[in-house]
Amino acid sequence: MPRCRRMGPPWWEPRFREAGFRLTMPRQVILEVLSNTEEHLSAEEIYLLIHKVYPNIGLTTVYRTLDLLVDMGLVFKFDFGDKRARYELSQGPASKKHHHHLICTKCGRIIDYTDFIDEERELLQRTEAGLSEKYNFKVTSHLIQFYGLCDECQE
Amino acid sequence: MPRCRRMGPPWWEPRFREAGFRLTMPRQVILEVLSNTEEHLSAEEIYLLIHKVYPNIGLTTVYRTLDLLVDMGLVFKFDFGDKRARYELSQGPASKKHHHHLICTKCGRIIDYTDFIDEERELLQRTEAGLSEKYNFKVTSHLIQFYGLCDECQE
DNA sequence: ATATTATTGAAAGTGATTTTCAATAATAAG
DNA sequence: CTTATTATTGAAAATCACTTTCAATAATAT
Ligand SMILES: [Mn+2]
Ligand SMILES: [Mn+2]
Ligand SMILES: [Zn+2]
Ligand SMILES: [Zn+2]
Repeated sequence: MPRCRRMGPPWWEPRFREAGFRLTMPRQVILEVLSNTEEHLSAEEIYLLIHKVYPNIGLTTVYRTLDLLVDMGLVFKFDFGDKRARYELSQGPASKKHHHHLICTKCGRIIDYTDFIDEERELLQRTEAGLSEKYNFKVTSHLIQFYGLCDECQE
Repeated sequence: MPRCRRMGPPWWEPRFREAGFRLTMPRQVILEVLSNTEEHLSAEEIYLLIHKVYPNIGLTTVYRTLDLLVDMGLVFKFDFGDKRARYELSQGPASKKHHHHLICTKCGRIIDYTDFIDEERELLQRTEAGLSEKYNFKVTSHLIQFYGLCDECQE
């Protein structure tokens, strides 16, 4: 599965060097999997995907690596209400812009949307400024999710 | 702890009658606890609070009751990133308005804020309408949280 | 009073995630 | 090129919030 369609070194390589972490095979493989999917994979799903090609990489390492990647800011970790955490590259060569999620509460489908992000960003900016002033709370990130029924689940 | 400061029957009583559920002692006690706290309690915290006065109410019942209350719409269930779910009355006699949360990623403090809710509501309305049109996704609820550092945690 | 149904709690089970720890790989030092 | 130092790994065991099971009890209907 981990198909490589670039030629140069991947964008995360310098991040590892700067941080002083070793860019090992399991780490590369996991990043490749995340680069080449549109889905929001769970740790176990990632493990199963890479296990077919690299049967020696353990589930523990997948969990540990994902934690590391989240800490480094390369990956976002989400809770979409099924019991497992789900992961997504925080940036990418293509199409991976800042976006939020629609979550179908019936079938679990996740839809990325980037619409209204601009107006949203403006409101968020004002809100964050106001919160900073009123509560002296320094916002570093936000989470916005919409729950409801997807196209197919409204009978 | 479950102090009662009203005289008439609590607002959730008709909700139980309408739904055909029995308003038993454990359920009343749990609702009282939630009415009289400003915090966002976990199931176990609720259990420990009521256990001092009602040692016969089990943790299982607390979990089950909270599930029921969430299903009935009387209680909101949140994930603030510590591993346990946290609960909050969805409405109340006083001060419990629609609000969102600031989460300090260092100390875990949760701050309710209602500021900017109006402008926010307007944006959400437009966003939901747009999402409905573009993805035919019917929004039923949303989640907005800000993460960052609280007053005391910015050294 | 008796049958029916809802609620409860102790104990056992679940399942995603973590921890432990000894083995191995990568880098630094000599 | 050794050898010491440090980082990374994976199997197995542990954790821990939450769920399930099931027999007992309480509430309501007949
Ligand atoms: Mn996404
Ligand atoms: Mn709140
Ligand atoms: Zn759906
Ligand atoms: Zn803080």
